[in-house]
Amino acid sequence: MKTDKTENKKITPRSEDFSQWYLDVIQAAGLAEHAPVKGCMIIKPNGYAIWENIQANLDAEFKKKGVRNAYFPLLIPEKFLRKEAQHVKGFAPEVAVVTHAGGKKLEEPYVIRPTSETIINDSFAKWIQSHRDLPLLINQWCNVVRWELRPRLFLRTTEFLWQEGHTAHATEAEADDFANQMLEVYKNFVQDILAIPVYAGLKTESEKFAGADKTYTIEAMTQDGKALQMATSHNLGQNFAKAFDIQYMDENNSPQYVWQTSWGLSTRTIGGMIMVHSDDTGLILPPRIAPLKVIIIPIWKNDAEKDSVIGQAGKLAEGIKEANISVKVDETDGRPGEKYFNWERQGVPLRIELGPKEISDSSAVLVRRDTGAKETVKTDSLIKALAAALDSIQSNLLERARLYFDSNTIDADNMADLKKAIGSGNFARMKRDLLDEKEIKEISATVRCVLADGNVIVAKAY
RNA sequence: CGGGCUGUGGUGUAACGGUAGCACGAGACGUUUGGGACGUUUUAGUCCGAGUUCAAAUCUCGGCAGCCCGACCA
Repeated sequence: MKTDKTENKKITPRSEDFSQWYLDVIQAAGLAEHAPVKGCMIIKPNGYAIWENIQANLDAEFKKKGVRNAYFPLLIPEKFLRKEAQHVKGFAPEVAVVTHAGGKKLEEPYVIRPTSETIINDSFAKWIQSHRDLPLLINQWCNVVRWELRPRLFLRTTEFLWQEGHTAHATEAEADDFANQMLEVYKNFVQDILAIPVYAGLKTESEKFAGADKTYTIEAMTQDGKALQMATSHNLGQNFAKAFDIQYMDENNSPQYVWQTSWGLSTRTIGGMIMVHSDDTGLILPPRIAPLKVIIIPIWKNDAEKDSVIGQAGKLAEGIKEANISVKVDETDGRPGEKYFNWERQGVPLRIELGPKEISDSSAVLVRRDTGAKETVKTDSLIKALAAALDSIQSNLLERARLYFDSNTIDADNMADLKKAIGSGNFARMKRDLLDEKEIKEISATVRCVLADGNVIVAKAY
């Protein structure tokens, strides 16, 4: 299909210009492009398919926790936002407001949701009456709009797709535990499926979500040594419960405010995945998230060969599909080299080369996207070999990322060491009480999170 | 939001204030096909709006958008 063919432009090497490399990879892989609206992107089929896989994986995990999906409106009465003081303060500068509709000025303006705590909690106040209604566990998949000043494709777009979970619990301990459980879901997903190692920790007071008591975060490291927040989970305490009057009758028939959490993961994770795994050839996708895991390239010299090779390739593909591995045969007329090039930059984890040589030999050539390694396998053990190779690619990507992650986290004992680490594109790990916040700001770094052992991670961030 | 740079076919580029040209891509036909094929041919462009000028892709102003730095960014 024509749409499989992506832009032909050369990809700028990472060493030359990391930002340009990132943009080139996205373009070459056909993931997204700029929309005619400032800071907004068009997610193309190749990019959206990744998001669909993210959704499918996470949604299943949410459901295991008893979370149910719902949908709330895009527009939120502006006054809702004002109900929680910290919340409105945090979001006011970046909300878009609808002031006119139906040809006239609105009495009551609406904001386009930057997040949905307010409108969801307005409903929670009605839905929750009794301790029997708790816990209430709701998630929604939606878009949000934040008027960001410096957008970057996937990493920070004006409109982005995400899921936001919102829960209400009877006790503080239960809410905090749930917030931690969801962080664990994110952490496992990001590590096991996206093959990205992360630090999990607590945001500092100044970095936490506006309206939360505590914000838990997972932080990844991109190939240029910057931090990227992959997901957050908030313990909201009773801040919204009090602002929206969400009370229930407990077993003793006495009214109590609920304790709440919210948690989210966005299309930004796609940007993170690109920046962690891809190389100068283009996109690299971990097999578990890759929409297309295997591409078969048939090779022929004449029409007779073409028919036979494509026929054989089709049969192989059938068998692979039956094993539940997504696969496609590139039957287009181009030359093999052109096809290799084209599929490599789209990040397909595994390529099968199939020509007359292999057919006469009942074999196929497997080529890995991550290492470029080639292997000839017999057709009758192909499925097994594919599954093994995909597993191996998945674990190799995680291992490779973890090696980079660990070797670029430097323990610092003082601000001079910390500054040196940050300056050379590393993460710095240091005792919290040794930090000089002012100096950190001067070098444009931020405290990414406080680890369980009390150390903090400092880095430059996207 | 401040500072810098930029905006020409789908992409990348060229054109002194004076005929918008080239390459890649895309389409057609043919020859090809084990790492980015080749020939013939067709196709398509000055971001938007004002201004200066006999004449604007080019100069000026405004807008919109992009990239980089900063501030900001749960």
